[in-house]
Amino acid sequence: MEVFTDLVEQLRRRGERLTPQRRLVLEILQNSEQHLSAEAIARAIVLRYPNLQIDQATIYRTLKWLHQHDLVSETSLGGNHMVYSLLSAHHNHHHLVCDQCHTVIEVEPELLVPVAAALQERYGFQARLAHISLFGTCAACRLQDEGEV
Amino acid sequence: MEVFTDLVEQLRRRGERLTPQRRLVLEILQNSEQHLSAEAIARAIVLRYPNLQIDQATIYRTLKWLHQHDLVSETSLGGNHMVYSLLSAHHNHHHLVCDQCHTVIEVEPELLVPVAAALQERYGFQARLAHISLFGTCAACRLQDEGEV
DNA sequence: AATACAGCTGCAACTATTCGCACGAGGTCG
DNA sequence: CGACCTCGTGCGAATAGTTGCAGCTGTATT
Ligand SMILES: [Mn+2]
Ligand SMILES: [Mn+2]
Ligand SMILES: [Zn+2]
Ligand SMILES: [Zn+2]
Repeated sequence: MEVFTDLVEQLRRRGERLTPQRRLVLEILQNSEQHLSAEAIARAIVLRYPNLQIDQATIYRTLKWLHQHDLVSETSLGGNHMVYSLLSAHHNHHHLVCDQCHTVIEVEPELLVPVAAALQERYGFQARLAHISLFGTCAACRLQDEGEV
Repeated sequence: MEVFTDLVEQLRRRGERLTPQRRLVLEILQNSEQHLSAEAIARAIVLRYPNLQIDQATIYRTLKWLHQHDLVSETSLGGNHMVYSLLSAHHNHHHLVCDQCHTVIEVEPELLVPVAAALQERYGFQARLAHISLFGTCAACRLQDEGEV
């Protein structure tokens, strides 16, 4: 939890509140190296603190809040649920998701830096382009498609 | 409906079927200049053909199918539903969506061409980057945020 | 025109996520 | 420390979108 002391202080100065529920979600994300779904986070909380309870709506609201404040990424990998992870070095990449075979390719974050810069310059728009997904067709599936035409 | 004769033929050659339901959805999208939600499409169908019926699941499946075949875009504008439109000149742009004030800025499609090219070249990945949204904070909201820190 | 079968469709149940509301609890000020 | 106000939480209901399944239909073949 100590890693976030400064971030938490920053939020507090903005008038944001740090509740036990928010600490809990933050702690679970901190201790995971992977993307987690909201449901996985709920399960992890119950597993670690069997006597605590936290509502699913609160988990979603907390994740949205963390995302809004650039502490957490909210990413679709093509499945029917979002996945969440701390914005840390471990998750410093983007995803190419194949619509057909659902393969996920991780790509270097630098790829979108020029786009972000252009948006900032031309529109003053600060794009949230960390740990996102781009969808399409992977090389293998495209070859297969061509063969069928 | 005639605009799509060749596309439809292409799909048919691939073994895809053109059912009345699919024609219907295509027709509604064709006659709209705007983005439409699945529900709006359903309403438009009922309005035009009051005696016909079409299941919502079929509409969703049809839209996904059209999207898969690059005839239709499926886009989030930050609301709680997706919007759909034909991939035509009228919708030849991307969107910058402000997470805070929900403003949508339309930007030139060329912005993402270099990204698509890089993905194609380095990974053989054919990204589906037509009429998509990028999320973040608009200029006005960012100024306001800075003032509050 | 009849056959055959893969691929659609309708239906109803199901999932992930959101929302309204009444109550509870962080943070601030004195 | 206690009051106050604002914001967060739990709860239950609502929403958008998905899925399994059994029956139907577009399309190719004859
Ligand atoms: Mn990742
Ligand atoms: Mn648009
Ligand atoms: Zn693939
Ligand atoms: Zn804004």
